Amino acid sequence: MDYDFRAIEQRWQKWWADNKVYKTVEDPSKPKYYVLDMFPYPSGAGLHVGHPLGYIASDIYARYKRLKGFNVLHPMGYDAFGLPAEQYAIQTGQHPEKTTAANVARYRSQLDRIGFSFDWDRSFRTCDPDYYKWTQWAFLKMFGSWYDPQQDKARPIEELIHRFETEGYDGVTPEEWKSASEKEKSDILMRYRIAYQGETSVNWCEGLGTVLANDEVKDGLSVRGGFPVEQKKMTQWQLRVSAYAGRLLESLERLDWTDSLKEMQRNWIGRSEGTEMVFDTVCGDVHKPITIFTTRADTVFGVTFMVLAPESDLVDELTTPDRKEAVEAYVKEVRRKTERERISETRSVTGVFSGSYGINPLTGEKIPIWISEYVLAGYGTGAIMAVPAHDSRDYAFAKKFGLPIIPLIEGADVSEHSFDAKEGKMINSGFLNGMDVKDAIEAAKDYVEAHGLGRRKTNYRLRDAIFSRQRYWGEPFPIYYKDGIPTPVDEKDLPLELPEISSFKSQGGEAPLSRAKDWTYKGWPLETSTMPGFAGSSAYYLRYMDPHNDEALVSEKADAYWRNVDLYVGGTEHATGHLIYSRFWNKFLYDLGYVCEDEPFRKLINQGMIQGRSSFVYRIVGTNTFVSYGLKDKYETTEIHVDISLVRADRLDLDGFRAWRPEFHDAEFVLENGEYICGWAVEKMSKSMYNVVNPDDICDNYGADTLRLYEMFLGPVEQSKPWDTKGIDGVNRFLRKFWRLFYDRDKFLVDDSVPSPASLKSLHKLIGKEQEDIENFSYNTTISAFMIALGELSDQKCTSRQILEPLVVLLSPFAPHIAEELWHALGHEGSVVDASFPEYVASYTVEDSVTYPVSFNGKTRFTVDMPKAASPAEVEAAVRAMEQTAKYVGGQSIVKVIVVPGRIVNVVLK
RNA sequence: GCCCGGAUGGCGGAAUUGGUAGACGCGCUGGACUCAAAAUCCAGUGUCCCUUAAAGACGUGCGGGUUCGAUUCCCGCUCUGGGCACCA
Repeated sequence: MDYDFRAIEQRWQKWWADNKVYKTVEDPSKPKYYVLDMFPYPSGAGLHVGHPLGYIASDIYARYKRLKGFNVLHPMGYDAFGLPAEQYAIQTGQHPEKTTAANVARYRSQLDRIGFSFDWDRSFRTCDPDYYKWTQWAFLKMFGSWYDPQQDKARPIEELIHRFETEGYDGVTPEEWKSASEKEKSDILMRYRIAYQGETSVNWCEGLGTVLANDEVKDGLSVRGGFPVEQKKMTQWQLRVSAYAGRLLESLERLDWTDSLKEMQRNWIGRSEGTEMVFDTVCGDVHKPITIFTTRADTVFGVTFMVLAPESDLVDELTTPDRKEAVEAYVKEVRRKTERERISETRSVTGVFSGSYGINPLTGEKIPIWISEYVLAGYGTGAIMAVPAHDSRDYAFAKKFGLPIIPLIEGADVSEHSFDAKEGKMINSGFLNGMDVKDAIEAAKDYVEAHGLGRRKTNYRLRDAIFSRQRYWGEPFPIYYKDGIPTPVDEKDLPLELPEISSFKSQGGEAPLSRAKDWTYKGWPLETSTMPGFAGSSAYYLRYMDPHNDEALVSEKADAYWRNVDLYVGGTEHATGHLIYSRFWNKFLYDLGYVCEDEPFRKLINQGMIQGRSSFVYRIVGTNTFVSYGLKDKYETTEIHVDISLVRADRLDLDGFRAWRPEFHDAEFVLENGEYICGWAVEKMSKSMYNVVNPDDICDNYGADTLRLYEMFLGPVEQSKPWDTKGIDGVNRFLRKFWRLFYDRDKFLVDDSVPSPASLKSLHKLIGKEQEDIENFSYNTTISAFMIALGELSDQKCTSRQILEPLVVLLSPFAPHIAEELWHALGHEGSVVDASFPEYVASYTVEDSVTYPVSFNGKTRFTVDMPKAASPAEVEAAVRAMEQTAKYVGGQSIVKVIVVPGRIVNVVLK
């Protein structure tokens, strides 16, 4: 019997499913371990070979932990709401639910073939009403909460209302509160709610009738449809993520994530410590104090102008009548530009003088106030003091508009560039003169606070998340408008299910839900926008803990057992999206006591991308003749992607190519050595580049175990690498050899013989290595160790059950199908997943060596380790070499030296 | 522009973190088995010098440095992947 992977894989996949081998239940007698993959968006294209990389890595870890005695939670589901399904629906009229279901089914069958140990009983899709009920529930909780800065956590909004009623809060007195109308009260509370409605600047696309994300806009036009997009202030639902900025930053320290990912989040959160300073201003005869934010309070003496953001409310107040026309034209022009245009025109300097002046609080000097788009309304106070000598942006602006530049640091040459570095001695700066910049910053902050000119302030770049989308295929908001006041739907009425609509097309710029029949609640109109993609993925890991619970997102008991995700595996592209929102969402639920851990993902591994290897043919311009790679430089050619299924070892299948597409039907070829050689390049794996490799094909030709092994053998999980089928034979060969350790044709070779010391050594070397490597996610080296052990055991003709049985267990995380087959062949009834990881005995692996004493300065202080087989001459040479080294090192601290003849190999110092 | 990371044979990648560089696999070369092919097995495979071997020299992107000893640590570059991009 040969290694028949097709039969083996089919048999055990069915057996696992029938017996629910991977079903997980809470078991307080065992330690828990939660291994999670970032769940996929089920696109119409299906899985390619790159998708399972992370799933295989996490599956190996989950299986390993199980062998180690942990109760492992390892679920999988689908992130199923989103734009592609809806766009497809608009084009075809097919309901997104239908295409999503089809895509999910396809994904499921592809995943099943790879032999993952997912507990499918816990699976769900984010578009299932049973699930999005809890997304809506969380939103209601956020709507019903505010962020209490004193306790530094979210609290029920009732506590805030109580404060308004009794002692007053944040400038609102009890009297004002009591006399306020319902609408006014609602407006006041909106300023505090965690989920709130507020005006913000968005990419608005009139043609599509929706707000768009930055990546959906290109050159001022919508990517889909090509409609113009403008910056518009709109009232949108938002999540007060910014309230959590400090905590999101701090607890990053405690997470076992890669430094680069933490760094990305740190940059995204963007903490900066500075000072808010008040400048008096004069607009005509009117005085008005305005507040600016700066991190360089030490440079106040060099302020030569001030700048307001065009969107700032201060612009109207500080524009003098004679400048009104120019300012309005400028603001209008800026508003017309998209975010993208502003970014792409990053080097052009624009601005307009407001007509007003500010008063430098330290020098009393009068300085002009300008308006420019380089100041952002959303950060700080939307107004800055400009110090052109020491800020490159202010410098560029000053140069363009001829404003004065005063250097403040000794020796700084500001004739060509600003001097931005925070180093040097202060000059031209009054009481700061002579100080080092770093000291001057602190001194200036102290001075400003002491004289009541401002206060220290920490700002964050992290913005609140815009939470509304004018789309259909997302979670409906559980909000209705009672007399125009946003009011939460009763919790008992959740889920608020997505209504049927007749057409998914946008009409007249209205949100699709506005056309739904009876989209009302208690007779009042319901919110018509839906939630964005990240809503459903923000708490899904909690739901897996208790997926069928009707009473709660997760029961207290299940949450207390599973706590949080121990190992999370996914792509780095979610660094500043999902991974921020999820942490925010979790912290919010933690504040209200719904979950027991304040961080959702303890350890995070970012798997690399598997890129495609594209192949090219070269068509001679103006002909239908194709020239082989080596000869293409002799002609003028066009490079054309060719489907990689038509290419083997860079050689083109000519007949296949002619049959591939009609226009190549009568193609002619210029060959080299009788063959057509294709060119190649490493690119992203995608349909349009004809370089997609489907895991199903690999499973058909080599089997799932080979696929799993190969993807891991390719290199470190974190690293991106091109898919190259060339090496796959190597791991396939390994599995076939592994099989032959157990079977010689039909004869089962395993017996109860006593294992040789050499076999024990081979086995335990492998156990030690595998243990260590898996903990470090170094799977490729584990597989190497396996190949070495296999070679040794075959040479030893090992047939002992005492060796081969543990060997099967060791292989099972990597190649579960063949392991399960052999496990049963060894006479076991249950699954190999219930086996135990073999105990590592280090003494079996010690090398046979002899230790020779060596004297130095008359004392025996050192030893030399030599292989038993070493000849006296070799030992002699080693001892002499060691004495030499001892002299170099001074003899004092050497403990041991390992030497090969004439050469020092290992000096152990103490 | 700013912030991270990487660079090792023909290829993917190892190297106990300062101690025999190139494990393991692929590919290639030669051999065995075979009528033949596939499969399998055995041997060789960093570069240079050399008929060969021994021996030697060189060798981890480039240039310096520290050390008895550097792929590993320090300084200065080059190339490359990724992230951020007017955040005052």
